[in-house]
Amino acid sequence: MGAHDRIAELRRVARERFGWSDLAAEQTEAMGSLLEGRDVLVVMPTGSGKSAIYQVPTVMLDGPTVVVSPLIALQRDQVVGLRKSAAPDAVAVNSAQPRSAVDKGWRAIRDGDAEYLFLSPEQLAKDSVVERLRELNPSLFVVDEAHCVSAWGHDFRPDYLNLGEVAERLGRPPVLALTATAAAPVRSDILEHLHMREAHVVATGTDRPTIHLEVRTFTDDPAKREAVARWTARAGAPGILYTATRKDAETYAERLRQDGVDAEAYHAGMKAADRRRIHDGFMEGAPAVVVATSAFGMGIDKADVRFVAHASVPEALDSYYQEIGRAGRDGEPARAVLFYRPEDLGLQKFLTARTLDADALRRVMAMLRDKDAPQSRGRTAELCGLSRRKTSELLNLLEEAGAVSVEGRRRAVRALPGRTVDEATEEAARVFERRQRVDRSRIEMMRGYAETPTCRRQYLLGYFGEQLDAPCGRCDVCDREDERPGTGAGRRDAAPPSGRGGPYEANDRVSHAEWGAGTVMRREEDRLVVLFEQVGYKTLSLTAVQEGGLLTGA
DNA sequence: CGTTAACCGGTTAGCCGGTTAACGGTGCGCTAAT
Repeated sequence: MGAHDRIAELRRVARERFGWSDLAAEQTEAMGSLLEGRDVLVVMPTGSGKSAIYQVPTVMLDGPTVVVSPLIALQRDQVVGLRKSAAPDAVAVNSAQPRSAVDKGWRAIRDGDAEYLFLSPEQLAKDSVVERLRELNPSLFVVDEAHCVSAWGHDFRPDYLNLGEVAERLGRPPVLALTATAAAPVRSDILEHLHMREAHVVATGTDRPTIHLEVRTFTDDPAKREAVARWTARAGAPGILYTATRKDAETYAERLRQDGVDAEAYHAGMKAADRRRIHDGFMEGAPAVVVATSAFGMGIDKADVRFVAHASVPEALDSYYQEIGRAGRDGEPARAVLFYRPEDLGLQKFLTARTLDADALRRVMAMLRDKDAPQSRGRTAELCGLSRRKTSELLNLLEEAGAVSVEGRRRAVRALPGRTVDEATEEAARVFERRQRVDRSRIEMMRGYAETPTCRRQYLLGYFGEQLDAPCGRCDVCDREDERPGTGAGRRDAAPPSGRGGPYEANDRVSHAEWGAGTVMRREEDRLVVLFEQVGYKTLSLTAVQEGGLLTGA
């Protein structure tokens, strides 16, 4: 079948089975690559039809599609959505369902009564699940919300990092990774850990032009709290107020209720039933305002959210953009306001700080060196007296350090020859430290956004590797420029500071004597933001770079 | 990293200033008690 016929066929299936009268060029491009057997990474805003990219080709391929989804609630919604349509049925396999429902789901997939199987990464960490799946010859391996690989895989949910191995054990069907936003380090994490090969990257612009960006800066904590409460009470609902702690979510919600706002708190410490009630209620319009920690987010596809405010900075622009991206999906104007106090970054430093248990790392490595035969992950945990999760985390580090390999159909772990236990643990510790440095630099980029004297949208998009050639005119910095007679328009018409023609441009590869190799992310009039592989994001003075010869082309 | 509540010593107040310890986010899957 030629490319033209294939697209016609995709359109026909989309229309007849899903009721979609049209497909965007990016969608058919990604679908076409999958049908050719290629891996595809899709970066497209929520609401632009990412799910369609695997749903339609599945109908044209033999064998079920495996979809890795991070939350059980999300799996449930997706299954319900597919059951309502004329498309093939879907099932989910997870711990929230009774055993009988799980068995029924497996049967439906085996008999071809269902074509989509939704699972968490933790399910795929079980040999029995992978074996069962392998016998069904899946035709696609999809990782939804793929930024979770990078955001959660390294510590919180280590099974995310083993999905690449899982895909191989399943006979290596084409891998599709889907996410709404992914900065450069997140993309490379996804490509690396999902073992994607020569992946076709389909990315539409991440900009959401109708969201107005604003930062309000405070030095005094009580003053900031008062301002947050007052602003939120007067802002046009529906809206979301994000807080850094559960306690803050509760206290702000209580304060807003006293001020007559229909507000509810939401965080992971609440009962599941309450969380669901508030989640569903917000979708329907009551409560009008949810005051939440980062637990509130994925799966909220509500069109008319008018504001997303942050009572405190999150740990990176990645999360910030995910969170404000929940505003204004109907295309109508919406606001993103960050209430910023530099001291609040301290909490984020604490929350992202990890300590490496060097002793446990050494024990794992020494044990593997002692064994002739590869060991399963479970057995490794047992022999070293560690939890399965911690063992996974340490093995992931050792694997990235090239000290262990994973092999065989059971994917057992084996120490690679040629290195002493000391050398291996030191290398793994270096991998760990590099990640810590990059995480800290991401916090600094968050600070940079809050403190930038230039257009916020240019800064934000630059972080995601996109150039906006002129100031946006829809952020607080641009608003202030406009208020100064004679400067506003002139500034915007001026030559773009990040434009072509200078010595350094976005995506240029450079090298620094101390920090090593990196990529230019963004150029301002007098500053350069470079993402270094070993130390993360650094902002350099362009003058110093040029006069001091700090960078060389790489 | 920064905030807060609890504590302590000094003198002998129903207190003040200083030190210290505790706390802070995201979900899966499983088990045990009801």
